[in-house]
Amino acid sequence: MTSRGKPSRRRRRPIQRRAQETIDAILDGTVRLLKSGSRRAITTNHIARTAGVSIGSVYQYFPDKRAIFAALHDRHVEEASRRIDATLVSNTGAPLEVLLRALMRALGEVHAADPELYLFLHAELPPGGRGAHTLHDRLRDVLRLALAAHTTKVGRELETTAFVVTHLLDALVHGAVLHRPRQVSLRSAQDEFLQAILRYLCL
Amino acid sequence: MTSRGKPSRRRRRPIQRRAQETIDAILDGTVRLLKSGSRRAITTNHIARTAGVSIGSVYQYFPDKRAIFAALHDRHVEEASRRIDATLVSNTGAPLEVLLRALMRALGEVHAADPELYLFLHAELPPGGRGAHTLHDRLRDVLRLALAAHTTKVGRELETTAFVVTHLLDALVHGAVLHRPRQVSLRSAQDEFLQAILRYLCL
Amino acid sequence: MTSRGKPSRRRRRPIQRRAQETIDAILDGTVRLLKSGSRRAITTNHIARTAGVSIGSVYQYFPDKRAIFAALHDRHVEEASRRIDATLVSNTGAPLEVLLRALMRALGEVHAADPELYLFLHAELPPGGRGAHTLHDRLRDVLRLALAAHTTKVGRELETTAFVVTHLLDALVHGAVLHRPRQVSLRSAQDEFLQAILRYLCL
Amino acid sequence: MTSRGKPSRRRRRPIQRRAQETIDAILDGTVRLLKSGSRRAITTNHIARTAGVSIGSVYQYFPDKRAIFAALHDRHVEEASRRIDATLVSNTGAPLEVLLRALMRALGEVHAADPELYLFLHAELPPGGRGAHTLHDRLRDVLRLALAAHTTKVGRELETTAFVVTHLLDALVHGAVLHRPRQVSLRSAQDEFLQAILRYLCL
DNA sequence: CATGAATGAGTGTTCATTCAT
DNA sequence: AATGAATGAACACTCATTCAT
Repeated sequence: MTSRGKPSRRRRRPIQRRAQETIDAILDGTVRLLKSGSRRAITTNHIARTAGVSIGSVYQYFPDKRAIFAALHDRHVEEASRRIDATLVSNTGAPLEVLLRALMRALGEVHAADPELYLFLHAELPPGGRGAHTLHDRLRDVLRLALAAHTTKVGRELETTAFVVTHLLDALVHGAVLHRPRQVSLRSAQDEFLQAILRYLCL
Repeated sequence: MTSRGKPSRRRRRPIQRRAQETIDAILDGTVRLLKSGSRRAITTNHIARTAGVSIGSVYQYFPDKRAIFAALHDRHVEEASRRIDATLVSNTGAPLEVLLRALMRALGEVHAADPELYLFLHAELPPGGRGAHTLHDRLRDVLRLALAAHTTKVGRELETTAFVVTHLLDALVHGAVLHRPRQVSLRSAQDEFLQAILRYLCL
Repeated sequence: MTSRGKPSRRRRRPIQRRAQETIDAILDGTVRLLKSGSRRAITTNHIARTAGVSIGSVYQYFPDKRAIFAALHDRHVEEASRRIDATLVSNTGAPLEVLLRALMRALGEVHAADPELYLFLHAELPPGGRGAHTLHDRLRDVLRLALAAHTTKVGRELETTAFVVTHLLDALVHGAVLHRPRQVSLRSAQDEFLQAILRYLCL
Repeated sequence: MTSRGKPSRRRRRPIQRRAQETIDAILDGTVRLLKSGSRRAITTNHIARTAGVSIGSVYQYFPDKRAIFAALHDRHVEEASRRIDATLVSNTGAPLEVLLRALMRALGEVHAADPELYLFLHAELPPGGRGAHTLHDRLRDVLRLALAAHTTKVGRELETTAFVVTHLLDALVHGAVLHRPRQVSLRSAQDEFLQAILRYLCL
């Protein structure tokens, strides 16, 4: 019914693009809702209205409510991963300290954009939410690589160190963004936390 | 049972004891429900049934559902505070390292008892939930005191160090309990994390 | 257990008096609650608290909630009846006009004391609430008597006239109290309404 | 009726028609429930079931239970207003007596359709329910006009007379419908009450 | 594909009433 | 008799989800 004449390959793209636009509108609407505070209002119908689409369209693209949050989470994981990779690439050959500082800054930026959003996602998502692990694991992989390159640690010791540093980074990134007293700047909190990591590594 | 022997002083007590028992039953029932996994099942009626009281009794003591979680949170804060104080007292005069290790163990125990419960409470409670801050502040006060006694730091530097160590402790306690890979024991994770703190303090 | 020795007839009165006091406290508390506006708050527990007695005591004297309203209604009917009788007695031999004016004034006073209370009772009470009829019937009896004494009407005509005048009186008493515009005094509204009745009677 | 011929302008209508049908179903269902006696059964779920719609639909159109009653009240006020206006129009130039009789008949019919419904609404609705006043005021406006046209009354006297007649009409319409003894027909009760009004006006 | 009216199981909460003390 | 903690049926209302248009 849509076409007639040539099946028109040209058409497909626009359709998919529209779909992606709708999906993005839904996710962005959800973020907007979340940022606007009112925890109570996060209903599928509100999300639809905020996104400017019909509730039916929401269910066209997401099997249920949780899937929206999962997609949001994935978006976050993807961006963080991209930032981690980019940081790694652009710091090839740099001293470990520089890399670590860059990682902390990069991750900090990702979270600073919307701290409570990710807190919410963390709370809302399934206990076995895969995304979190993925991000954590990726970060550890990167750190293991970096530590192997810059230190003499190997085997079990390398493993342990990578694990600890991953946690330090992760926890302190969140701490710096979410819990720092207002008179402390994000930058200086991160610097101080970085000190802790460097000292742990005896650098 | 009612009479016989000394009519004695007992008598107003029942009124308050009964009430406290009911309140405890509700809180304990809620914890049981939370631990049993099924997030879906956390309804006021389920809580009442699990607690072995009627739904009416729940609302006799809690103005609404959230108040139950808030009370649970308070209970947690109180216990943690007690543990912190007790740890401080029983380590008077001990080296800083010993105190820090003891604190990490104590707080670890408090959280290990029911990790996801406190995760849930954290997610469920009002943004401005006071309890969290209280606990954090208390920990920082204790650490500021300890650092003042064991180091030469003063003023701004003391403040900053106390802040960082507080966060390290807090974040790592949670990390050790919640995110440690299964082949790592709680104890060794804590020891490793403690190393990070000690090195940060250049001890 | 209470007594011992003479069963003491003296005792009974006080006990009954206490009971009557409690009953009055409950009824008065209910009235207070009703006058204080908030329709939502009219629960048995609120009534008990307002009356200064325990909820258990309320149920000692009233089988259920409705019985409280019924008792209130009865109190109202009794007072109104007493006023009607008294008015009749103190106007023996007076012209019909004087009697009617006195009746309107008397009934007006009874309702003016608490207009919305009786509106509430009217709405709340059982469809077949006997009290209303009783009061209405009593008023009609009185009017029939008065009309028989002052006019030449008899039989069916007397009956009809009594019926209409009863309704005029009743409706206008309420109208004067409840719906009169604020710039019209109760007294002048009643006088004007009385005119209507007198003219109907061709007096 | 649905289709065929011009595809034409129909189309947005379904959205509104469906909605209006649902609203009417809810209101009619409520009336049915109310008439069926059992005051206890007037729950939102019962209303929905009786109306043949889901409870969700009820709340799609009414913010809360009271709003249903308010809408019912409005419907009543609207119909009564329409009847008043129509009566006025179709009695232009007629003697005052004829107009008054027609008004009493018209209003009587409106109430006779469902006497206890309007009693219930009156009891249930907010103290400051605007509708009632509106209706009362409208009736008074009409009567003021009619009296000005048929009598020599002006100014304050006209005002007072309009006020009294309005009340007489209103109260007696209700009285005739609700309280007339069963051996008296509605018609004759109204005629008798009309006499009272006419005599008050010295007609 | 989009729409949004409709659905209804399920939720938090109230409140008349009972009963152990 | 008095108390008030406890009860639980019943209620108003929400919101994820479906489906006719």
